[in-house]
Amino acid sequence: MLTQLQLGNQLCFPLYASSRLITRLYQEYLTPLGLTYPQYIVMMILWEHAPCSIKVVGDKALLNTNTLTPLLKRLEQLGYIHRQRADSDERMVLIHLSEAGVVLQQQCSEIPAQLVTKLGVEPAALLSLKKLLDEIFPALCEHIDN
Amino acid sequence: MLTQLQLGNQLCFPLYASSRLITRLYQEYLTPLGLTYPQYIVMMILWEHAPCSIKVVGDKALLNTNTLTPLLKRLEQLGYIHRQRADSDERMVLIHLSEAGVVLQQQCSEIPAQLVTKLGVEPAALLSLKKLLDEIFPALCEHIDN
DNA sequence: TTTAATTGTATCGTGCACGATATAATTGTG
DNA sequence: CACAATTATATCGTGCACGATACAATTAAA
Repeated sequence: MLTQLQLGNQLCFPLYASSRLITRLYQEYLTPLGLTYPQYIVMMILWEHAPCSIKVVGDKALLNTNTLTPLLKRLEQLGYIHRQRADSDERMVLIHLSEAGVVLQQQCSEIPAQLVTKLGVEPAALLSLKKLLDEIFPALCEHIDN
Repeated sequence: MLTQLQLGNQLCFPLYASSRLITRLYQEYLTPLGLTYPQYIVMMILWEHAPCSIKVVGDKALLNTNTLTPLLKRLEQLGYIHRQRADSDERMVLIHLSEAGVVLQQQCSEIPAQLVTKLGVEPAALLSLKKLLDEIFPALCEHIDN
């Protein structure tokens, strides 16, 4: 038996599985708003930076246009954003928040806290987890060449 | 501005993004073997537990049959496994490793170590990350009702 | 100032994830 | 023994992810 290939000895698996499980937990709060988890991530970026180009959204979310273009079209259909070619540079599509998109931020404001409560893990553990991930994150980002 | 909805203050985003970036890093080593990352996860389970039912694989990988059935069919087409209805209980499909599947384990044996090197993060940091995730994992699992 | 390189977005194809549903085999109960 | 409940797997539909490719708008260079 190759111990280095046992699932229990891998970092990668708990990371992959935790990410999926957290996404599922979020879904419970997001589905009533018509949102998926990646859409929620994108909305968080837009609440902070809209109006901004798809490129900027992609840089923040680490997602390419082959994911973002259809995702943003769905957000537009939901009425949370609208898309508009920039006058200054017609290559760019600027994403604007609609009024519903602004209201949505209020509707989402309690989700993170509710999730922590529901999860029932000490906030301290979650904070150390975030600190560790933030520490490792830059190294991970160095290996992407978008 | 709702600070609780700023991406930088979220735990969920670095978790989601790290998981995807790690997957991408693995892909570099897996593509030459014809594997995707989820297929690699499943192969790790099979190296440890084959022959076993799809149910068992699903329990270990936290994946349902709607993901596993097609994934396992692809692994079979690749020649790494074969599927066989159990005689004792014809509801079950037993997954067996093929010879190529056994050889594959040797071919994958150095990947985890290579990845850590390539990543260039102190192994200690990765170890604490794994410890923390393992700590939080049970709480996450309580919220799934497969 | 043509032309080449770059940039921002879109499209295509494949493979997950996952909710919902279906179905056949087995088990449990009256 | 019937027959309802459970179990294991499969299928369908939608929405990510992401490699590969295409293309039009802009910029740089000869």
